[in-house]
Amino acid sequence: MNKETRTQCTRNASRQRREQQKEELRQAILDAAAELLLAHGYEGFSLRQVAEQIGYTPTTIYLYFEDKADLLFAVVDSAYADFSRRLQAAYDSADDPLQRIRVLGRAYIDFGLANPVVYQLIFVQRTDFLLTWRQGEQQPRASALLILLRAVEEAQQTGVVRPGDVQSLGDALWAMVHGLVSLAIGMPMFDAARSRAASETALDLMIDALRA
Amino acid sequence: MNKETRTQCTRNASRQRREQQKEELRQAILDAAAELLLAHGYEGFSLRQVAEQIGYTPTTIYLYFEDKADLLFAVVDSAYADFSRRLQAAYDSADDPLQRIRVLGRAYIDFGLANPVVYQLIFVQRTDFLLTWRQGEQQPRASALLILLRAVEEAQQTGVVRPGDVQSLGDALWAMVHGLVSLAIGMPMFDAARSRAASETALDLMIDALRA
DNA sequence: AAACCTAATTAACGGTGTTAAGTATATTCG
DNA sequence: CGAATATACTTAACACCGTTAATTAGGTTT
Repeated sequence: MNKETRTQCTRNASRQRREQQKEELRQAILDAAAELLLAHGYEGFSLRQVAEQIGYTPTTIYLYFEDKADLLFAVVDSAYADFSRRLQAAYDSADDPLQRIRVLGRAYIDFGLANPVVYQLIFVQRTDFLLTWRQGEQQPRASALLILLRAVEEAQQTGVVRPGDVQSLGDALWAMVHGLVSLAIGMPMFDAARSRAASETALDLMIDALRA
Repeated sequence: MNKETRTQCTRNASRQRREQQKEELRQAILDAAAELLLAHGYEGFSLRQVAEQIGYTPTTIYLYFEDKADLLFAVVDSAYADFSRRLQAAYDSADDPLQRIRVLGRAYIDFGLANPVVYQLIFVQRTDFLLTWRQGEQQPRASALLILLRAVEEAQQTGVVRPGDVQSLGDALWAMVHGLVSLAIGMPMFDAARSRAASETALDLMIDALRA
């Protein structure tokens, strides 16, 4: 091993180490941001608090994220992937087309109730996130909801669901579950029991109504 | 007419004039606030802009309203009264219990689509306003929604609506219309045509599902 | 050892809601 | 009529916020 290759190696190693440290700080920012977002909600979330939490100046965050929106987008990224995965799992879990719609709706509602802050952020306060996408992603995040449409369409084709404009039927289904989650999350008078009862009733009504 | 009564009169007159001026400025603040709220939305609404609009310092507003929330509450007060009135009118406009529910839902949706900023403020961003009430009001604003419950309950008693927990059925109905308005208002991909189509479909589904 | 690059900082700008202290005007009283 | 007082409004300030430009400190490369 000659001199040149050795210096080459150490150079690579040091660069790698630096990049890893950078990645670690980026992750630390993400973790702190996620924690503070959950703790204080969207309205009470501030970059300065994130900076203080990790022991850096606020401006440092701008070396790792474009701006506040970019950081928030990254924070809810994993949560959104989880949401998408759960919908897919629900879709796969049922064979009966009508039951599949019900399970999908239930999965949607369950996610919203289990992750109120993230749900509110994505589907209420920053709906622009749904149509935004990063480099490396081909589809906007809203495309995860296409699975609802597909379930309705397939159920319609097998004849178990009433005919009609698929988009409108899908929108109605989306409105139903979104409305349920929004009320349950946002309205102080909706406690867990009332939310659960309303969800059950609403899903029953929806499935009954869709039936051909 | 002796001296004392005359001074008494002028005193009262001047006080009345002062109070009227005060009332006028209060109204000017309200008007400016309403205009700016509609123009910039809840997030972009600021007391300093209101102050500049009426040609006063921001602190002056605090002589007429407790704080920002108090001003906003007052701003949407008339809009909420209008909302309440429209629901009542819809209720009164139909005789058939099932049709009454449909008309109520339509009135709810129409109000939301016609007043997106106000709807968003009351039912999304500041849901605490629904449970807050001023002196002189016996009921919180959310009580206007009890008319939905009543319509469901009466339709149920006449046998045209399926049996079941009234509150849950009412909540499901509320969730449906609230979800529709929320999506139509908040989601960029919902244009007027799509919102209208989804509303029609959803109302059809809802009425069908409620039917005994 | 000097030059360079990079990560982080400091300082600042313009904005927000809100409070305390001060001022000027109009009203009341002796 | 002049002095005291009450009222309406302003000024100044505090503590935040997101964001940008200029600057410093430290490690890497030459």
